[in-house]
Amino acid sequence: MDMVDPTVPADPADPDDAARRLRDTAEELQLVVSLMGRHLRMASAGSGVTLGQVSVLKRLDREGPRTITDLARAEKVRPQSLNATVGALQAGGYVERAAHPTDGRRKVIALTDRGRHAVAERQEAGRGRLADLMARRLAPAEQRTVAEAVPLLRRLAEA
Amino acid sequence: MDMVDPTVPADPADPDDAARRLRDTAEELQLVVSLMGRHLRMASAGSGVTLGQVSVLKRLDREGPRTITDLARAEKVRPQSLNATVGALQAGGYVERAAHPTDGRRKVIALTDRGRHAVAERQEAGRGRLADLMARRLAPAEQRTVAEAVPLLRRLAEA
DNA sequence: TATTGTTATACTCTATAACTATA
DNA sequence: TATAGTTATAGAGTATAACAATA
Repeated sequence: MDMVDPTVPADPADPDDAARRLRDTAEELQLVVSLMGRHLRMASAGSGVTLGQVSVLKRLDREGPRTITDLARAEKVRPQSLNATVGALQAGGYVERAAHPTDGRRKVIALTDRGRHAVAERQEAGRGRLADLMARRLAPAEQRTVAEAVPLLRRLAEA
Repeated sequence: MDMVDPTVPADPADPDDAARRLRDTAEELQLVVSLMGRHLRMASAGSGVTLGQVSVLKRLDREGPRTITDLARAEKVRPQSLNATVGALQAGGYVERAAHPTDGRRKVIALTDRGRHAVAERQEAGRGRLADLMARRLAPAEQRTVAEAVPLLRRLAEA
């Protein structure tokens, strides 16, 4: 099988080792994301807004009103899927659709006062559970490592 | 609104600041996990096995045969949900159910040769896309940060 | 013609509820 | 009674296909 003896420690300077470690990290990262996603979905179930919806609300808060197509591209879903998300948010009174000033095909999605309030409130509450978990289960240095990694993960997720 | 002036830089020693940063990290981590999950699901669609299924296969490979209830607990899903996952894996020929030696209620789920082969193959291939992305979009030091963070994220996901 | 938004429909994953068999 | 597994059913989220309106 041409296996490397696992008792020989990895040489950090060996480019083959580096590539293998990168693949291992990638594989493990995928599984962790999958596991964590199930966790978070369950934890935030029944809170009124799903994570996908929050992601859209925060984006609108950050970037201002956007069209369905823009939002779908940013959120990495199809416009039809995002249309459903926006439909749910609109039904909850968090966003509204308005006509585009110059292009009659487009609709502009914007936060309502209630939507803005929801974003601010969520920011304030910190969505408790995961923050608590980090405080309890990670040492300060580990918390910093995670804090450094998160923007890198976002870069990967948006690529 | 009692807002802190955002132009004043955060004091790393201020415990309130630390708590706020932790909440911000937690909130952002949730959204990134959600976004990344969509990404990965889409990327691995049609590959035959889903991420949740791979997670079970790898666990069986690592820990040996397990019952449905054990697997469900480890994977943070209900036994009924895991039963469906195992059903799909069994239909694909990756696992088999056998009677428990002493407890007639239990069934023991074990990898087939095909299942073991699939795990090894996946290990080998490194599931390309994300590893490529990390290699292209992250500097070596950033790759190390992510590699350090992944086990911490697993700790959070399994808590 | 191409683009934007929408409706209709289906599939995957996970949940709850209810049942059977065994301990 | 309690536990392990299963079946049936429902809901959330996302996909594809098809269509109308507008550029």
